[in-house]
Amino acid sequence: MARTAGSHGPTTFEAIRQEGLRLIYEHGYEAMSLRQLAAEVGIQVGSLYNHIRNKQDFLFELMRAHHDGLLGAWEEASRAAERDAEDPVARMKAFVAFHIAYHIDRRRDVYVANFELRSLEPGNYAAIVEMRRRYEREVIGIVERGVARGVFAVSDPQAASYGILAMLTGVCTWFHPEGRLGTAEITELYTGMVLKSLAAPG
Amino acid sequence: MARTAGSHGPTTFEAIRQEGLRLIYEHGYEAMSLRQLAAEVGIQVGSLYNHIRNKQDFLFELMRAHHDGLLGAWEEASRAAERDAEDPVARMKAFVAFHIAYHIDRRRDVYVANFELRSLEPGNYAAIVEMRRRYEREVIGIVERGVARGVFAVSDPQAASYGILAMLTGVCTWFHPEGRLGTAEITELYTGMVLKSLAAPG
Amino acid sequence: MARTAGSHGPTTFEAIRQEGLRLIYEHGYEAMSLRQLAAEVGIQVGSLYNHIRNKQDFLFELMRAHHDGLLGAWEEASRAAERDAEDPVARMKAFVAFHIAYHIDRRRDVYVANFELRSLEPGNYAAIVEMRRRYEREVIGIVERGVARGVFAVSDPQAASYGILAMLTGVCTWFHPEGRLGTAEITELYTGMVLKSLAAPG
Amino acid sequence: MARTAGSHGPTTFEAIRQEGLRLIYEHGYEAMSLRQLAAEVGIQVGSLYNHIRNKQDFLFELMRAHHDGLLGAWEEASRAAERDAEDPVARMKAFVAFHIAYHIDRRRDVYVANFELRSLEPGNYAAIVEMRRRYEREVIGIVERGVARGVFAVSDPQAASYGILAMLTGVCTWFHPEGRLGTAEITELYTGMVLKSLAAPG
DNA sequence: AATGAATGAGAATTCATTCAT
DNA sequence: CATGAATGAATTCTCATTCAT
Repeated sequence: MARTAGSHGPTTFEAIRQEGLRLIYEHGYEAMSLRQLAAEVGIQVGSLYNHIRNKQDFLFELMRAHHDGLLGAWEEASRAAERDAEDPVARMKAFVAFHIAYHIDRRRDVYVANFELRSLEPGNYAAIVEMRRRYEREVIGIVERGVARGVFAVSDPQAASYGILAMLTGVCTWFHPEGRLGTAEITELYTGMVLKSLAAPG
Repeated sequence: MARTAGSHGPTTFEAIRQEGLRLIYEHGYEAMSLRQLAAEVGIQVGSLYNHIRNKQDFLFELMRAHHDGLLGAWEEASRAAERDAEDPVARMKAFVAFHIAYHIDRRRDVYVANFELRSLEPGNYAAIVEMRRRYEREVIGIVERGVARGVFAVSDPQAASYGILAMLTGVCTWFHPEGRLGTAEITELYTGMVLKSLAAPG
Repeated sequence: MARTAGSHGPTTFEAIRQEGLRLIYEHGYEAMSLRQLAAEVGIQVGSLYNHIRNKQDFLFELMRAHHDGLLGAWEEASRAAERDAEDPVARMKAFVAFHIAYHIDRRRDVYVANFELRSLEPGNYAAIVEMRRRYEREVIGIVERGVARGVFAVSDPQAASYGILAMLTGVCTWFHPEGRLGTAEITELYTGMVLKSLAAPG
Repeated sequence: MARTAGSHGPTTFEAIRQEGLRLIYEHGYEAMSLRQLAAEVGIQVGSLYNHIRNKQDFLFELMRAHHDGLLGAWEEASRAAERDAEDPVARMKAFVAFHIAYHIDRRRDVYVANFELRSLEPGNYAAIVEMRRRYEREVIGIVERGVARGVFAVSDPQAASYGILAMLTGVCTWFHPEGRLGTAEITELYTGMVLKSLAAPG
């Protein structure tokens, strides 16, 4: 919603960030025009350039910030459960719970960060993909350790991890706050499915 | 001056379809310009309009055709395995194999059909979503029957199905023809994971 | 209205002429596209060129034909009343009646012929303007003779004639077949006004 | 690169208005391209949109402004001659003088406002026609009062008024500043003709 | 004659970006 | 820090016209 006039300071940037996120989420990066964004924020197009370098850089910043936050949050969550470090099942449980909770709360960021990769210029693309890879490595690591210990049984930990991530992240696509299922129910369901899907027989 | 170069006759549309699919896959619908498309096909921009009604309609046709083909192919595949109709495990196996095979062969169509939904105008959007829903209903139906018969155990067949579909469709994102894993390996891995994830204990 | 298919022969041209006239009348020459015209006639654009040389020439032909008909019809009407040749009042009466009748019956032709002059290329423009001038000369001639004989009194026969012509031709703008006034009433009213407006005192 | 040449500030719109008027007058609304207009003004095409909403709206504004000015000017002129309010002959004299003077000075506006009606979209069309009707009502009112008082004698005041207006407005079509007749002569001639054409016998 | 597919130019409009004020 | 006006390139789409079939 537009602010009446002359919004200023750090607030303005935050408004731009939020409206931008929403617009990209709803229409896509290419389809969002800076005029639209400026109008939403309640300033003139030219004024945007006091807060962003340019459109591409704005997108990159959104994505970088998201992945930064994601990696940081997981690091923290994972350190908090340090004593589980050696138990792949416990770690996977923690990961599923973390991933779903974090993603459901930031559905728009997630959508943008995952589906606007192709709108990034090569340099920016590489940087974001690298961050994403680091996050994926976390899951793959858990699966690999599980396999090594004989508690998990999958022929290809990497492909298995991709599948799990797709399943979990997909929640952002269909989750609805007023829907039948809340975060708790979804987490329980998916935790069960993920663990079963990886489980070694016996 | 009339036609001196470029594509010809009914072939032209097929060329447009293929190049269009590729360009949308690579850059996104909004980012693909008809100039680009025409150039790839080797005709003038204006000539495109002898074959498509407009850009939006072109996208819609691509997506409609994809879902049409998908539904038809599954119907056929599912009819071919008629004697499994009563066995949810067998049916799910068949579905996973079908879905992966069909999708891996049409990665670009799939990508476009799934990720350009937001580029559709409301009417077209509704039509495509409805087709997608019909396909999803197939999986949900299998899961529900499995649960009813006690061979599957999940608290919410619909959410479980969404997860499975996300996992399977996600293959399109990372599959590479020259990659480590072929269709057979992926199918085996994911069939196992899916069936285990649904399985009732015991 | 479109004819079903393959309309042919001299009929086709007549259909083009009529639909063209209507479209130009309603939307203007520039605003009428040949695609529209072809669709209205029920043929493809390309086929138009079997009947017209090009768009500009088509307009010119419409206008030339109209003025041709107009001059011919007046010549005939004026010859029919040969014995009035010497009486300016009688001649003007005849002219008003003729002009209104002829124009009301061909409102669209008139509109096009008068208001699309600026759409003509220089050469065509000159030709049409010349035809129009010949027609105007007829009125001016009547007024001049009337002034010479003392039955009319206006300071400038040419300007007076332009005024009379504007008044009479203007009928095409507001006349409606189902309107309050019919051709007879209008003719009577305007004949009276024209003769009074020119009349010498006494 | 930002502004390096061309027009500036609030002056720019006035330049657009004038060049636009001229171009529409000379070539017609449909035939005038915004490229042309921008070139005449000395700015880029895109810059036009800092001053107009779109082409159609620009035309509408021109016409609205004209009719606004016309109605306002007549109101004032008619108020100035208040003591004549009761004398239809004096009022008609005043009207003819006003109409000719105002129109001769604004030939282009008049032409555009009267002959581009068909280029207006329905809503805009209705608005302009309504303004025109208000102006016409003024003349019709004078004629009606004259008839009521027995100084004018015409069978249909409305049709008579349309005729008078066509005659007077037609001046814009043939008037030339360097021509044989000046505003004064034309006004005298047409005032005489109009009053005679309406006059009751005796 | 009619068709359908082509051309190349041009239409209105929108875009990201710049910059003097 | 915001504005308003500018740029120049790009957008989708339409146009009159041509011509092999």
